[in-house]
Amino acid sequence: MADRDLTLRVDLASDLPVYRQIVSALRALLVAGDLRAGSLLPSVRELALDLGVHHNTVAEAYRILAEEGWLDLRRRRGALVLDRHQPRPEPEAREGFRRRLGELVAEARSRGLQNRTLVAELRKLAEGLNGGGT
Amino acid sequence: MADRDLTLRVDLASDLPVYRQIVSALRALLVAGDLRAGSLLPSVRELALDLGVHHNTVAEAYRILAEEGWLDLRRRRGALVLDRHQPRPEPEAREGFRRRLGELVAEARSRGLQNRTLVAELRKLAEGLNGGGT
DNA sequence: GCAACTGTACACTGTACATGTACAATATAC
DNA sequence: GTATATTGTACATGTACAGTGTACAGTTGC
Repeated sequence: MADRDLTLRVDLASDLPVYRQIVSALRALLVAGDLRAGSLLPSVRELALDLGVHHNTVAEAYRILAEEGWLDLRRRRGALVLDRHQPRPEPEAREGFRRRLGELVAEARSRGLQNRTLVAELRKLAEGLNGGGT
Repeated sequence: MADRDLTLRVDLASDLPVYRQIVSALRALLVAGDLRAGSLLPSVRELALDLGVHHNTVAEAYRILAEEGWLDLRRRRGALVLDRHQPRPEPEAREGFRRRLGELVAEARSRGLQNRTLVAELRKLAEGLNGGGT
């Protein structure tokens, strides 16, 4: 049994694989602190049933997060959230982020979103991060 | 022959398919206005040789951008950049952008990038967009 | 020890990516 | 006008990956 109910959604029609969507969504919660160290995630079967996918798909997502140091997986107990030390960033990490950010914005503009909308979202997120420390 | 030399790079080791990397990179140039209407992109074989991939891979990328309305493809003439009308954004576009933006930041933080670094990048991009009109 | 529940391993199927190859269309040279 | 070169396109193929079905292994609680 998990400590809390997660509100995750996956898009089966998306071009991104489901297990990667799960990883992204969970990591966002972990980074934001919505999932604190000591919490237990739902079991692979529980979450799989909730999302409508196979439990091995969820297990793959858990395994990736465990490799990244976010989770500790053990049979019968479940997925425990760890307090993860911040790794040293790679040299190219920043420019890689900048490039992907630019591409994300380009795609959004290509979908018709206005510049001022994007600017508002970017600034709002920046504000939120700024108050979050580190 | 193309009007200009493109500076694109693809990462064959990436988990993202090459044709999608090409789409993202070209779309970023198109949205930014670095590729103006009336320009001719390099031929599929030219660009493929430059990137070290098969010309059909580049063709697939061109085809996607053509479907989005960015390019007009014709045999023997090449890929012509169109002046694309801004489509009406879908209702979920904004929250979809917000979610993906959040996940991108989460992944960056997970890689060790500091909050202030991310804030700086977000604000810099917002500044750039703000001056760009629309 | 038994039972129930956990994550894990592995074979299997469908699908997507990238390619090799051949073809169709068209601008250019003559 | 015709030949030719160069363009984008169509399609079959090899390969790898995503997702699933099924069975197994480990751990907790009785």
